Amino acid sequence: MLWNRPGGIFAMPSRVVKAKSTLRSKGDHDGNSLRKAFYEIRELIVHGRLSPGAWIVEADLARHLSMSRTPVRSALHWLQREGYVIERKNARKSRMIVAPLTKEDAGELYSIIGHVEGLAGRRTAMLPKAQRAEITARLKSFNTQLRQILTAKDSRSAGIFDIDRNFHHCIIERGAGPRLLALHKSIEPQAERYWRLYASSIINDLHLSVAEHDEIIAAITAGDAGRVEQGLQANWQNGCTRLARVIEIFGERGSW
Amino acid sequence: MLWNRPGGIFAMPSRVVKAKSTLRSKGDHDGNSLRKAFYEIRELIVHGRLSPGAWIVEADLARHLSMSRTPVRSALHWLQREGYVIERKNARKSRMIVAPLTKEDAGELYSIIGHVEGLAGRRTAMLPKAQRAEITARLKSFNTQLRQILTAKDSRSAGIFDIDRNFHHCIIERGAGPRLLALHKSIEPQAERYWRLYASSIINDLHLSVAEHDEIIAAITAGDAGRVEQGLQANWQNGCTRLARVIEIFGERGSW
DNA sequence: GTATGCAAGATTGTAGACAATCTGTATATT
DNA sequence: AATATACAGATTGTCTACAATCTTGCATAC
Repeated sequence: MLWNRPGGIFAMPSRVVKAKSTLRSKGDHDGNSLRKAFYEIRELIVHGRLSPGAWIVEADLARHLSMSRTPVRSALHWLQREGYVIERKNARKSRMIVAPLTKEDAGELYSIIGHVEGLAGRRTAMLPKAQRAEITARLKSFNTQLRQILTAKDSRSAGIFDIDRNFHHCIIERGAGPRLLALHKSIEPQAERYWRLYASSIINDLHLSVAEHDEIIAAITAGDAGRVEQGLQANWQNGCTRLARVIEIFGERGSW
Repeated sequence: MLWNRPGGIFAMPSRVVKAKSTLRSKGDHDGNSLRKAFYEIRELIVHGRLSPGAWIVEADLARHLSMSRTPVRSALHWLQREGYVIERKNARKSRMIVAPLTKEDAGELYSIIGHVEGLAGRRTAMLPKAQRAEITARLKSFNTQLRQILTAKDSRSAGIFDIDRNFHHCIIERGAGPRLLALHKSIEPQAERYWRLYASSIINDLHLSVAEHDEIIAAITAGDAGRVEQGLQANWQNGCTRLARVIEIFGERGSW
């Protein structure tokens, strides 16, 4: 199907939106493979399907995602830049491996995200009262859900991650500008990775986190920026402490 | 599906380093074009050679850097991810433009970097006294240099940026872990971009910044973490205010 | 048995080709 | 002349090829 080559004698109904039936000769060009690759690989990492420390081979991933190496490669560079993947340099070439999970890294990561959220939360606390009320209503709902799981001893913990994430997102989204939001979006999944892979830490101490959430909600209601910031930082700080204990027991992963 | 290769590390049988004389048939493969592209393009942006709002064409940059589009493209994705470049989406395709400079963005950016440095500075303040002394010695030297430029009315302001950057780096490098350091390295040049492109704001109010630096040095000497954090945040916050005035006068760039 | 060196396979980094899409302009139609 | 249409150039997104390099396994020598 020659579109515009010098001898374009092919009278094509010009602007007609091509039906999806168009035969694509190469790949599945939805014009967005890179993004797809990025999110899919990130999910593989966050969910532990790609183990910490595992050695990444571009071609394998490309096959898995049914696309060529090019977008996969770019996606890996993003992931590297954001810390999901690290580079084992060897002179010229680089080997990519899934970033290991270490106690030290967790400490730094949690500290950073605590401050990022704190900064956003500070601004959330300064919103007009009406908006804050709307937010706290949602937050309370999330926290209630967590409590239910808690009392039900519902071992189907899959939902916990999502609920907690929603709780935090709900606060961040309002207070953060585009930059801070982007930053949060790039960091948060890495904290989530620790969560998921050391799930037991969260499950057992969930009630503590829920209580901390209550404090945060109260602070937002009061419109006390400093207290909100403190609350969020504390929530992460404590989460880190709890996590550290579990890492101590089960060992770090992917670092040898 | 085998995701994990048993990653074993074996002592490398000391292999002979190949002579560099190898003939390279294609391009200049130093195995690292991507990095080169990233840093060069970033510098073009930070220094204003690529104007805010300017429309980026991959092929042009590739020609300029004498390499193919592939590494340039990846580099642009990094830059996009970090906010130097933004994407004007149009259905499938995306146009990349150099991120514009706006007062709002500057506000958020400076706020973020202030907090990032504050977090790192907090840890720097908690280092043993001997190390802190070494650091403050250097810091004082930088600040002295700034004062000299100030009194000399030396219009050769080129050095100012570097000296100030060194001042801050000197603090951050010690306190920050690898993650925070990487974050800082990715954000700081963007603040520097505002600096350079609205240079007049800095030059005129340099004495204020220098005074703030003194306070930071004193705080580090005292080992007062909170005060260091405050000082750094204030330095950026005030810088932002000064910058905002200049932007108000000269207008935003690249946003229409 | 251990160390050294070579060869084959695996993997990465870059280039270049091609397809798909967008945009502007010249042309036709009224 | 104003508007719609078609074409050509420009640009992006993806793929494939190929060279450089690294790893691994094996054969050989000590």
